[in-house]
Amino acid sequence: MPARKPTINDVAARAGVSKSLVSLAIRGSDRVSDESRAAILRAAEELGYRPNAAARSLADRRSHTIGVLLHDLHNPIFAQVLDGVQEVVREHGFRTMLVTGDETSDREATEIAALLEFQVEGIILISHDLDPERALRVARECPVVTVLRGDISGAGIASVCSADTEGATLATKHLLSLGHTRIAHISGGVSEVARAREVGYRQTMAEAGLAGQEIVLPGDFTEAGGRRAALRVWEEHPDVTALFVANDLSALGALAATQGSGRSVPQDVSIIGYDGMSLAALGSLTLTTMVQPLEEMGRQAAGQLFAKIDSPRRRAQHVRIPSVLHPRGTTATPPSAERQ
Amino acid sequence: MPARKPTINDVAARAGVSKSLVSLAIRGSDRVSDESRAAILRAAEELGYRPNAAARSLADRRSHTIGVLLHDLHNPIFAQVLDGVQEVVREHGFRTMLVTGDETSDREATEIAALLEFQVEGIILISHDLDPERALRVARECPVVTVLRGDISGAGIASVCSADTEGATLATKHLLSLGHTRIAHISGGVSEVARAREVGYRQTMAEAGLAGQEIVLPGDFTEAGGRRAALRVWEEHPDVTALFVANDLSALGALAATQGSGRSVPQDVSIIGYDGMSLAALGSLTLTTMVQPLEEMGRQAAGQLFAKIDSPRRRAQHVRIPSVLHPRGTTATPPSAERQ
DNA sequence: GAAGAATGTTGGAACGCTCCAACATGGACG
DNA sequence: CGTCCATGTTGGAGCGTTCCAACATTCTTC
Repeated sequence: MPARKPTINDVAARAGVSKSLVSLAIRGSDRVSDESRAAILRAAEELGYRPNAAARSLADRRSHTIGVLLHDLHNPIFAQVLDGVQEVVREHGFRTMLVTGDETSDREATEIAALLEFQVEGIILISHDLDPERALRVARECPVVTVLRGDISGAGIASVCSADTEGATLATKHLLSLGHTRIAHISGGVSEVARAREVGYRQTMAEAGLAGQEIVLPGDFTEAGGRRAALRVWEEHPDVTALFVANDLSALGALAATQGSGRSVPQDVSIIGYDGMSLAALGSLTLTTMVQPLEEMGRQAAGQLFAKIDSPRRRAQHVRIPSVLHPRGTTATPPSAERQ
Repeated sequence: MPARKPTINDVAARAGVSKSLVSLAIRGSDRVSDESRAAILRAAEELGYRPNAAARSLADRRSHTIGVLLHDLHNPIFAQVLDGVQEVVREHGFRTMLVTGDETSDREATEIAALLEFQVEGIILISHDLDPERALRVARECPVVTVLRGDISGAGIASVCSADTEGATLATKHLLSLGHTRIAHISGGVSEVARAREVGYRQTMAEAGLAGQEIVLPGDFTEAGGRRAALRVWEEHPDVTALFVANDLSALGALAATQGSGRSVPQDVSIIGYDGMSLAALGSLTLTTMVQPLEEMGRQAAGQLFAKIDSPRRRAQHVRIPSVLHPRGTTATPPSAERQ
């Protein structure tokens, strides 16, 4: 006897009923007599029967699966969003199929293709920067929601993100209200989110009468990028007293570089980040940051997606969630040397 | 016309060939004339055809998919292992299906069941503590390799992990060689890995003539756990000068708590962790730790898995990879107050 | 006690693909 | 000029499920 996996037919034979009844019993239908059900479940148990998801989704024409593309597993904030997503997906009796994108947008395309071939019923794209054209092409094949990607609803795709410009405004105002005026910004590159945060910084500086005194250094949302950019700040603008960094991961890098340059935080330099990453409270210094409700954003995204799945004609919505300032250990009034 | 997804038959009709030929062409067979191939690919393109993975794996009886269970997405070390796994899996032309376990071992069981129903051809379990019985049950249904789980090969399951006891020995010796004698260990709980590391600590202390002076506080591999345990150390054993913490995440928590208690690191207290987590270099203080080659471990695990898939009769192997001491900013000689 | 409803149960037809045996077609070869 | 081989191509069977119409059987109801 070959070690073939038992099928529904094997179970049916052993339980002495038809395969149809087995199918019903396995799925918990109440149209099955207690007697049959018991016999079927016992037979299934004894044979070690396990439904074949491929056959099921083929016959059913439903995969009951949501695809999730996670841009980068290394930034813990994506994991937090995922938690929220999974919670809602499970509530709906669906499962998630997780793939990770990467530096190379080529691989990202491959991974998305894999999701589509699996007939996922919807896709959630969790990524800071995502080619809108690609997103659009995907959206033609199945419902899509983007998270942390900024507003993409113009293209007919639902999206969930934080109110980045407003958040950046609050962050900058926090520094201003502490008395800082020489405030540099380490940006997150050219993604829409990064730009929105930069805009908030620039606008607020201008409104505070500091037009022309903005200092923006290019970063890339990575820890190493934050480190490099901070080094450049201290080289080129040693009189800066505060740093608004585009995200927490970079802010941690900037923090390290700043302390490495002999400055103490927050006595000499204040640093504020953005994201609300759970590890930002590491060390004795906990990072002051703009906290986004990441799990909630994940939940919202999944909610949007199911709404779209249930009524495909639905208009794409863009959900913006405010971020909240969490003043912690890395911001303080500027050193007394600081002059108005 | 319904928006039904095009199938291989639609492509065949449009290209004026049989579905069999389309199947061959799509899979890149060389038994198809250039002419037919061109017509088929054009038709597929025009229709937006996408192969149905469910149908394919049903007909093929192969899913070309490896399942990966990641215990906890929040500890970045798992992401590092995953990188290595994915690299090898892709090389083999397979794809990975990623699911995340959780606190609740119930959900973990559900997720594993989902993988099996998808007919994955092998499973990699990345988790510190994993019910061996469960692993065993899974292993009866498909090839399994565990990573970071300690040696489980006795049960006929391949496993890859670091030489934990030896690593812990090196870590403890590092502290001893700096001159510390009052060294406490914050453990990782009851998992095999945690125990192996604890054993290394205890043995080394004993060998150093410090039998009876071991101090072990229970932790749980989380940051919060490290924090709590460190607080207890300072309360109950204020004269301790060095902490060997069972993993980096906990070590970061312990570091925070230690600094919070008014002690400075490494002047008053040395701290060494274990794992080699990429974020351990945060802040100006970079954590001294035992670095495991996490990506390499992922690669090895995937390699083992494919070996097992290719020849199922293969004996389960246990691969142990040595960890390497990376002395960084959190360890130093004990304060001069320290007496022999 | 016959008609109708409720309750269980069944076989066959899909689902979209791959595999296989079989079939054309057209040279090459003796 | 028939045979053999290489090259393309094809329809049908089968993968393990779900769905559906149809069928038994038992229970109501007048």
